[in-house]
Amino acid sequence: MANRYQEAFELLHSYYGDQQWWPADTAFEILVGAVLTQNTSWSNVEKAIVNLKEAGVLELEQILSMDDSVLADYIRPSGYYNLKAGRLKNLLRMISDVYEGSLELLMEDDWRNARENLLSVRGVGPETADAILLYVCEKPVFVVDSYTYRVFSRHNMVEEETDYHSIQETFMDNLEHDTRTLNEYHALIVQVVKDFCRKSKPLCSTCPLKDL
DNA sequence: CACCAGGCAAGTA
DNA sequence: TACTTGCATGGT
Repeated sequence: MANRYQEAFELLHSYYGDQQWWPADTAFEILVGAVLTQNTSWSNVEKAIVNLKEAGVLELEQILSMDDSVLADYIRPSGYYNLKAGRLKNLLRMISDVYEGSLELLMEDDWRNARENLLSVRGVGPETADAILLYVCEKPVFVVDSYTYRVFSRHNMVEEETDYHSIQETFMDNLEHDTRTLNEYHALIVQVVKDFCRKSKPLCSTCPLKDL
């Protein structure tokens, strides 16, 4: 095995098998979910998405033309609903203005350019932008989240004092830039944290990464 | 009851 | 620049 970052991937993949995220039916649903899941459990996000689906408004034009207060009401279960109603519309407005409202055009754009456009949206930070690039646009980008830090700082594989970009660089420097693998890796990290590395469950004698 | 969840931006000094 | 605070629902 070439390095510990690849080794961790193999351990997780052997343990869990393929995940192949994101859990959603359409690209637009992934996009919406990426905003709604900010600091929020996925189960709450699902309820919000179901609300939008059942109302038949899970579409760019529909959401953009909706009052913030109406949108907030649909997405209430995902928490921070007033904040996220604004953030979601900011994102969709950018896609409307810059990409003619077309996710296809967003996907076809050079990903570095798309990343800049995503980060220019108020309410879209590095994790949300990278999640969209990886899971909507299928670009080879490693998504860092608080779980990544929690797991890999325990194994001394990222610095205690660090930032998003440094963690991302560490992984990108040590992994193949392959979309399928990076998709899988992020999904596996989320899964292993849920099972073995919750804050309330500090140590992990049965964790698949115990010998890493 | 307290704590946590697949962040981000604004405010403070 | 470095640290703190607000945003909020639903599950454990």
